[in-house]
Amino acid sequence: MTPGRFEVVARDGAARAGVLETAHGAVETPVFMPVGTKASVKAVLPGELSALGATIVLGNTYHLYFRPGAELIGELGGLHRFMAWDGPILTDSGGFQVFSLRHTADRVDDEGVTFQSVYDGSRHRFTPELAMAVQRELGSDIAMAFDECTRADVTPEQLEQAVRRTSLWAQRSRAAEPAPGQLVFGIVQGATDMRMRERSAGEIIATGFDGYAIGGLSVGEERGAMLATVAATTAMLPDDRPRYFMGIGDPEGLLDVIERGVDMFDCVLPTRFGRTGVALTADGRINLRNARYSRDPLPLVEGCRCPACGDFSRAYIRHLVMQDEIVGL
RNA sequence: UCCUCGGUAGCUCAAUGGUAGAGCAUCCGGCUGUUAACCGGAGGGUUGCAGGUUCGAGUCCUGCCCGAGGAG
Repeated sequence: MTPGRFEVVARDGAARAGVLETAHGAVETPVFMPVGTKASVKAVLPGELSALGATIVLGNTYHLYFRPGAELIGELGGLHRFMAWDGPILTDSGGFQVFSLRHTADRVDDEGVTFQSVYDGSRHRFTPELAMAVQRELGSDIAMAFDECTRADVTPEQLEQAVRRTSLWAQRSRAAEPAPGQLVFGIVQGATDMRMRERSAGEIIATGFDGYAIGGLSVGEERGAMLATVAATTAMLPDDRPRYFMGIGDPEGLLDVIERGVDMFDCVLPTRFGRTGVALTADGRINLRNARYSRDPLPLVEGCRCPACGDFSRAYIRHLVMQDEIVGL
């Protein structure tokens, strides 16, 4: 096993199938990565994840830094042992929290971001150096560079600044010493602005990473613009390195980005839908909270033999969801 | 039998005599590198019943019904 080795084994247009080697095993791509922000894919045990076909999961630097703390996880043998997941783990750098928790960020400058912790309000300075040090301590197989993710309605000035900063932070992230065998991925920003994408991709590629992520999409922009941006951006990225679209999880979207040359993707959508009573089927979404399913004896998908469809009726699962029964999650 | 307290949305409860509200439940919607077992919206009332006082009563007065507690 040579961490970082990536082999493309088949192609169809821009789409490709490949194998990425990591310190905790090889991952076949295209691959969907379930999100386990706080060292747990919500309501799913590691063994269940494997049974579902998951081969690599996410953890989050920002959240694990605060709770329970990277040092504590390091003391207990690292993130893999801590969460009892032997396979590959990718940790997000906390860059997304610059966007999703922007109301708690009271200062963003070239040096880093000052957050007020969502856990206790205390102030903390996040820098590329800290994000990489935390990921090193966690011992993930793939660490993400610290970036600045912009919102969909970003102004041209703000976008330019975020792209510039993301490149600056990418260099500092790359300069940090990773954990043994740990890969580091760079992130391309630029929203749906092709010229900004081009500039960002050029600068991130020049810095040199084990893989390249496309960030700043699936944040509320129009679908057509998002797909055009993905197609254009993957074409700018090295053919021999894995490409990761950050934050897409609806079934149609996955096929759309695979078709445009993306190898990896992650999303909270499936686990969140699962917890809030929405089921994904080949015929579309089923909202089990709707009263029309209260007496429905059918499984979610007829003929499906997965644990949910094989044993339970829509009426029963609806009941569990409506009554907040733990197993419903 | 008497005394006290109470009866308001499906439930638990608010409302100086001045447009009857909230939480939960119900119904519907949303969710894309998780502050998310979360968030948003909507529907829902002869204020126990019958009278009275008042410009105006959920609120004050009288009677009755129902419930809880106490006394005997």
